[in-house]
Amino acid sequence: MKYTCTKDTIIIEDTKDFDISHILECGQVFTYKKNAENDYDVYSCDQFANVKLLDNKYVITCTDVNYFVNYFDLDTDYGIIKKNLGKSKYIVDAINFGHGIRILKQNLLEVIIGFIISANNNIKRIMTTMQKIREYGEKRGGYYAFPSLDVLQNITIDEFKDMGAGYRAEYLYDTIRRLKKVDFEKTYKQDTSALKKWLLSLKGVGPKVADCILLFGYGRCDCFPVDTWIEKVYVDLFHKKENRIKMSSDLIKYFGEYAGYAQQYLFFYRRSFVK
DNA sequence: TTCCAGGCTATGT
DNA sequence: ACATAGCATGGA
Repeated sequence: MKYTCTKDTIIIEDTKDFDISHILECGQVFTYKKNAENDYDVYSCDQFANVKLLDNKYVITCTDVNYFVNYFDLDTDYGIIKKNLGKSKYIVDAINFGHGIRILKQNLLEVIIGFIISANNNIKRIMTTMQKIREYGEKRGGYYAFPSLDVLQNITIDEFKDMGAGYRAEYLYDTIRRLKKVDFEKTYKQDTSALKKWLLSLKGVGPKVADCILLFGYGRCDCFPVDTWIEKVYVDLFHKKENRIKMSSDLIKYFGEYAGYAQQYLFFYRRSFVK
């Protein structure tokens, strides 16, 4: 994808494969704020970006240009991915609907915390809880950096509950202590199945949340999280119901190496049907 | 009031 | 290995 950078801005002129509302509202990320149509603030780790559409160009004003070139995955060609996936009317419709989706290179810790909170929850409250957790982090001018594990470790179960985490509060409390014991750098080197096994051993992480962490936190694009919306997609495609593990493996077989991208287009598309 | 939200844990078979 | 109750919380 073509883009140009200055010291603190990235300009994207070709917006065929970049639409900020698609990117942020397709369910992969809970750490942003909508200011207006096509005007969003994005928080990741200790970084901040404002993304705004001006004269049909996206202007990303940010704390670190290199960080956000990587974060928005600007060097990946989504034309190739879309072409590879577009083998039936259903997915082609989904891709056309969410043509501007990109899978973000998110901060792993935020993904783990965010998706533990996401279980049997709604996106609005997940985002509110994540923002409240962020406020335990270091203040950087107008925003907060996401708190480190050492800071997260000082948050009590009751405090997590007060932030709206509900019964997931103790999962967070427990998992934060487990995460203190691992070297994140080493986990990146593990293959997907070993990584999944470890993720499933964390409190509050089941098959679906593990797949989300693999896809959004580790960039393992051959994973296919199955939630309530993807269940509906599966029924649309295969005219039957199975358990979520089976649905996930069927969908990976169906879509192949770029299954994770398909998952995002399909989730965003299917969720738009009802309101 | 009941159902649902990007499900998971614990328990029972 | 598979099925299901119970779980916090707020909005529809």
